[in-house]
Amino acid sequence: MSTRDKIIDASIKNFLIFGYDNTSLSTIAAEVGIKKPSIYYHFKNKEELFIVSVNHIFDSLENYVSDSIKNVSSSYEMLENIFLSLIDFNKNLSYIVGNNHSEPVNLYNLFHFGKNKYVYIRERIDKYYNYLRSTIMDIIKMGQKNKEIRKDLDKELLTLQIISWIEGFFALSSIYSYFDIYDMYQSLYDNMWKMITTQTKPKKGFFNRKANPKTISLGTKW
Amino acid sequence: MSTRDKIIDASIKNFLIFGYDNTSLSTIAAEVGIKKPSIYYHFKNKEELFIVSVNHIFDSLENYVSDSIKNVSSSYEMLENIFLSLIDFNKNLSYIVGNNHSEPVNLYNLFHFGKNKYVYIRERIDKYYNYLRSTIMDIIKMGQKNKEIRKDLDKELLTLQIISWIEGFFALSSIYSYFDIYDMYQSLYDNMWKMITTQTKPKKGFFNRKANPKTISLGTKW
DNA sequence: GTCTATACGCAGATAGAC
DNA sequence: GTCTATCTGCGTATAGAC
Repeated sequence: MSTRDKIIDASIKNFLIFGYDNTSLSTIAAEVGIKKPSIYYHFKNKEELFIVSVNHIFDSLENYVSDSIKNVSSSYEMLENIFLSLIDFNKNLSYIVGNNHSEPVNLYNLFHFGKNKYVYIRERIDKYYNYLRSTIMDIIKMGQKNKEIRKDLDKELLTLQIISWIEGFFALSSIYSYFDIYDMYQSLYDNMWKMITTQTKPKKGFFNRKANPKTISLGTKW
Repeated sequence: MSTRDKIIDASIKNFLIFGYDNTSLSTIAAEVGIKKPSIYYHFKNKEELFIVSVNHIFDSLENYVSDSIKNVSSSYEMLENIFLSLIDFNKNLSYIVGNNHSEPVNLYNLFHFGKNKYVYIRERIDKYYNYLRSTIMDIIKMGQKNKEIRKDLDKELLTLQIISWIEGFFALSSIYSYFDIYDMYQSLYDNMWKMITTQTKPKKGFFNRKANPKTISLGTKW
């Protein structure tokens, strides 16, 4: 692993734990095992380091989602797998930052900060949600065609709603002590499916879960 | 308006715009029209100022919600009014921070930061969500009794889901450029109601909206 | 209650040796 | 590529006069 990559890894970890402002280059350098000025050989400044870090997170996030729906075909399973892939991703981040999966990591805050500070990150965020939106919309279209999903719900709106819901689960889970998405995701998904499906009982598919979150790296570029 | 109150107002504004770390006491003092050391006469330190500010926001938030359901009776209207009261609240904050309602303010980030830093704020957040949860649960119970709301959805779970959804709408709206909760709230609510109701067409109630967000103060304690 | 003056620390960043 | 030494700026906070 190159020094550059080590710096990026340590940066991601620190940005996630402390946020941009409370992350200091001295700490990152110490974790990598170098001195602060050496960082400046690899990166122009803190801002560049931040942008590179956030970009890596997004690349990895998109990989998680697209991998999750490769080997399933029903809309029920695809939506569930997307949901699960996001949970896995967050669990992995929790593991990386060392909070033992106890609660989702503060991804949203980092994105929001980045969005307001750098146009490039705003665009990267939009690209990610555009991807998620078109992916989920295709699943819904398919589900409506197969009569798995209710046709009286507008597909554009339903897509945005599903994305919002999932974001909301993570958000609430990270601020409200009595709500734990890791405990409840199965009932949350079942309940959601009940609302959007035409079937009285969904046909429960059997599919492979990713085995052990701890062993999964953050993405191809890592 | 006392100097102390002016300081609190300016603090809330700055914390919302810049976050805790990037808010400087010099700026707050300048906006109030005093010098930095004078702040220390009214507050022990920056932390105390932060806690007081966040607490004011929560008191105000709870007032908005509880006021919104005072004069309506159906579960359809009550849920809609809660949703609308949160939108109004966020619009008012947007107005205060001066972004012209263009997007929701960064409330969630501030809460998350505060929660991790101070036990007191964690408890205050939990108290708020406990209040919201019990309020919405009562509405759902009533709706299920009146046959307005589906009985095959678990009321505990549905309550947490509705809260998550609303949080998610605000979250997504503040990071994804193509999603605007202020534009879409009516369709979002209609679609949500379609999913949780037993009726094919909801009886649309007529109720008073708060007239002009710009004229509403942030709460009784302000 | 509010001020001027100031202490102190730590951040990001650069110069230049090796 | 990495280091030591150092610059510069801004933050919170305090002392003490008025």
